[in-house]
Amino acid sequence: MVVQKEDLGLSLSLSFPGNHKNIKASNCTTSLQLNLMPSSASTLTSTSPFNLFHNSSWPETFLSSDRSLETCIVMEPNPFLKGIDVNRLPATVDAEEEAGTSSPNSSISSMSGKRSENESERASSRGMSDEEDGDNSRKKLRLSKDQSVVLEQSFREHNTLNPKQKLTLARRLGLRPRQVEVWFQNRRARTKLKQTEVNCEYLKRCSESLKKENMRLQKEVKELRALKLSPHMYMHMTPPTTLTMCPSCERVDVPPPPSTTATPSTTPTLMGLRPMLFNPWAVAPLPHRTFEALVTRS
DNA sequence: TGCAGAAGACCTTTTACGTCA
DNA sequence: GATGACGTAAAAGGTCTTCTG
Repeated sequence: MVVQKEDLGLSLSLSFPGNHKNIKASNCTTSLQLNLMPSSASTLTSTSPFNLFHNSSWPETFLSSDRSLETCIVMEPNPFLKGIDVNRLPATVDAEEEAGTSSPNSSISSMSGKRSENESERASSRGMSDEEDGDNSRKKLRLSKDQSVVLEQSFREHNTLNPKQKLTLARRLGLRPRQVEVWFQNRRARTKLKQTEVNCEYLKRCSESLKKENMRLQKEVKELRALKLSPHMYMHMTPPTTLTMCPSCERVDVPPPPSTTATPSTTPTLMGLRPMLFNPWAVAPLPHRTFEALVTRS
């Protein structure tokens, strides 16, 4: 079983100016959050892209039916992992790793004395003194498919790992915790890159739509100005006094065209303008046109 | 209470290796 | 077999947050 790229749930938020570090904790209102869930990939191009703003956040997105994945990891070892292709089986898990910690930050307060130990582990795991390899050259080791599958599953569950989860996963996969950590870092980077590409494409489309809308409105303004400069044209227009106003919404009703059989193409228009859905004299505020409406208009 | 420093987590960028056409 | 493109594991260097004295 191999997880294809198309199967991967992808999601990240694109936040503007602020601090990118705040993304995770963000209830940042300026964040653009899109989901690339496999089954709904087509909806990205569908009518209402702004629905994506309301999509669920990471945890919600990836909390699938196997919400208890981590429990499963601990409780039942996967059969297919028995014959796993371990690139480098860690001889033992470091003592300090065995100690395990809970959450990144809360663990610090409860075990401040372990900092130096953790740091040394971190340093060694960065290859500064990787005695397991013998030499200092970085060995690029491809993860097996099974390992990738498990990592992907775990990533869907949480896109970040606390030390305990990292340890558990590393032990389960026969990898070093540092490798798991790196894999998650790279995975997050890939996800973000992918999402950025999608966002870019989407914003391009928004831009195109807005350009068209802008051009259309400018044309309308031009025509209305021309109309204003030729008062005799008013003679051909329905006087405002004949209009009826809805008492509830205060919108002015536009009388139907003389001929009910007239097709839109034969409907008389003013100076070639397309029929207006609202009366220019109406005092009532224009209906709020959402950005979504603008985008989906064209 | 405010501050400086340490430690850790995470991000972005770069490097280097494995795979494939 | 050599080569270049591509994907990705790993590392480097930076920022930010939290904690401690």
